[in-house]
Amino acid sequence: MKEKENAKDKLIKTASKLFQLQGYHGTGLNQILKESGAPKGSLYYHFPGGKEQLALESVQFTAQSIIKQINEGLNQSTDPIQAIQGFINDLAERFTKESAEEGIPIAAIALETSLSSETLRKACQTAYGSYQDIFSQKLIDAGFKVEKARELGVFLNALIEGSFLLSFTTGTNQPLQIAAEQIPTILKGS
Amino acid sequence: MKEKENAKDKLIKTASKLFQLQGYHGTGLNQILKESGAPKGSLYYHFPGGKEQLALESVQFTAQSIIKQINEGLNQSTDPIQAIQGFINDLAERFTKESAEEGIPIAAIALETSLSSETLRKACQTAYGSYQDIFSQKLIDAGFKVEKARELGVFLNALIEGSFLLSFTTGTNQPLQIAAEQIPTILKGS
DNA sequence: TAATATATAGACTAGTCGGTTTATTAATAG
DNA sequence: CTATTAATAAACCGACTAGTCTATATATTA
Repeated sequence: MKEKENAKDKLIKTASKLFQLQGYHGTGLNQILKESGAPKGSLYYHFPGGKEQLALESVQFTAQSIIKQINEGLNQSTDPIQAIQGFINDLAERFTKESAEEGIPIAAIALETSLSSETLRKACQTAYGSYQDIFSQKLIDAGFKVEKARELGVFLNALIEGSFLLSFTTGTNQPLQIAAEQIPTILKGS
Repeated sequence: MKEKENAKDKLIKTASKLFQLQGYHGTGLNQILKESGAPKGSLYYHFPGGKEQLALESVQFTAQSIIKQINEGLNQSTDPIQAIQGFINDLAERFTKESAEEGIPIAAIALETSLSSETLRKACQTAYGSYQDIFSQKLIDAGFKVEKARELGVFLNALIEGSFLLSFTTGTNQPLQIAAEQIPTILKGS
């Protein structure tokens, strides 16, 4: 039952990885083509919209993967404090400068293209919204007020993205660890 | 007393703005040249290291400006909670999608170049460290334990960067507002 | 087998990239 | 007034960019 990877999927996977590591403009189509093994003709057959369409589908692909990871992480505990803290600690553990085969999921694309491509901006916005909803729902289920839970969803999303950015820039997972540490304070105080 | 702007300063200012808005790879030298009015010969006279050197000095220039802003913001109140909350609220107020003549100070460069240019990575790391130190010092002055203050400095830096990223992506200042709102909870609980 | 989508293959183009080079102008010193 | 340095000006370069094009396989279906 060998998973016969088709060219389209390979392109999306390769592009997702490279966009995360090098950003949108820092990643050329030639590099994506070379690493995925697909020829240029295939790219424009599957993605007639060119680089932007490829980036759009890459963002959506990445978002789905992250959504799954958050869901799995938060299901580790019914207590939202423990669940969220554990999730961020998992991120911290998985993070090491050396094994940095992944960048920050979609932040680079969001930063680079928000002003130049409304399509990509919206895709990133949607992705972030999805992350926030998962956190919010976990808090609502635990008895938090809906409005408060929504705010905390945004807050947690921001905190994680920022901690990731700092970890990425400094090459240590300390910022993520510190973020995890503060979770009980934040959620208990609310 | 007209400030006669020399070509070097104009280049740094223009480059800083464009790198923030479009990222490192998304900003070409030609655009920087055109918007600053300087010719190409001048660029390589003042920055023999080329684009990377220009980006390095732009990051340092931007960092100095941000450091000043944080210092001024935090001096608005002796109470660290009020001071920091006020600072973030100021950021939120200043932020509007329309008047988005500025991007996120150095985040785009940090994300795009951390893996490809150790020079730029370190410059961003240094900048972030400076921000954190200001927050930490404010907390230490107010009686926080040194170790705790340091952690909170990193935490606040991460929170602000992440909130900025979300505000930038969504086009509203709501994420920054939410961050400001949570400051008392975070600092009182520590 | 013939006809028809589906997908691959890669040469090719026009334009832009960062960077180099040479020439010229402006400012300053002797 | 001349010699020297500081700075500007822009033509030019090879490499690379995203994207187009035509040709060729490879399935699928009749």
